[in-house]
Amino acid sequence: MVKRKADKLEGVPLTDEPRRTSRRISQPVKQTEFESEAEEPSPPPMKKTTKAKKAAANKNPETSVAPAGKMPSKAVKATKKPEKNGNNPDIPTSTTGQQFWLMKAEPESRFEKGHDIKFSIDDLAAKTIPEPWDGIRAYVGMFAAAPERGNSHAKRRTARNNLRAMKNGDLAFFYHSSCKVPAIVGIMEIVEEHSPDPSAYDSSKPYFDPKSSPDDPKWSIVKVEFRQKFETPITLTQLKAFRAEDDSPLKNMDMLRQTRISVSKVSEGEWNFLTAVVEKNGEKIYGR
DNA sequence: GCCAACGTTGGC
DNA sequence: GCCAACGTTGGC
Repeated sequence: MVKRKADKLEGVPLTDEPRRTSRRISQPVKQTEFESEAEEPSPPPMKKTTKAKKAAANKNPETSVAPAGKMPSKAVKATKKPEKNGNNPDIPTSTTGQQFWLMKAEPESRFEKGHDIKFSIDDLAAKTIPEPWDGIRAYVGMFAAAPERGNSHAKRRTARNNLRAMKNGDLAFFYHSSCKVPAIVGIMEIVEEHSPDPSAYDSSKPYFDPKSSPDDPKWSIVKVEFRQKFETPITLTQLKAFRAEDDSPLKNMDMLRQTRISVSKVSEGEWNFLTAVVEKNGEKIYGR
């Protein structure tokens, strides 16, 4: 499953302090053990009216690297401790602690519960505030679906658990899935670590989950910002061809081994290999 | 539209 | 806690 964009949360006011501005109802927030590090739930979604703004910002989607003003992320890069999370213990994290990820979204229209979940790299590029990566749900989140079943499930690599392992400053490939040319199309940066996913609480939303509530959130979001769109995407076909080569750095790439996971880890070696492919096309890579 | 892979459920 | 059956994903 991929990022679900049916929820328009982008109207949420952007403040540097974690969202606690205008919660509609002062619900007591009981964090689950999984959410204990998370901040309070986001304020309720506010409807977005910035189609025009989006179009304007989108007029140059070929821009290969984010504007200079956006480049210095507020994220701190070098101070993270190594991830001890079990989501992929066989893949070492980099020496700086920075991690790499791959997140899928569907760039072509598809409707769920009457909402178009389409979300492309251009849609992300048009955002002016950090974008909540929401709608990560079951089928890739057994841990959340059945935490009471004990910890035999806890070590599974799930999209949600990967979301929760993300740190500010981590970079992620943006992957277009369920479309004509599935491909890695760009880079985004994690700018806000996980917090409860409010799109689970609203029964009119496609990602409503009756088991999740503000008192007991089951699902998480992170927030991301656009960093780069590749002029030449790396297609799934290429990924598979690379993997087939002898001693390929992509031999164990999560997203190729476990195609159904919507948020997967990318090792440092995989990241370096793939960004080098893009560099060979003459493109600069964000963060280099 | 097909179907392989694998997450999820529920019986035991 | 195991595991078979079911459901979904996602590429083709």
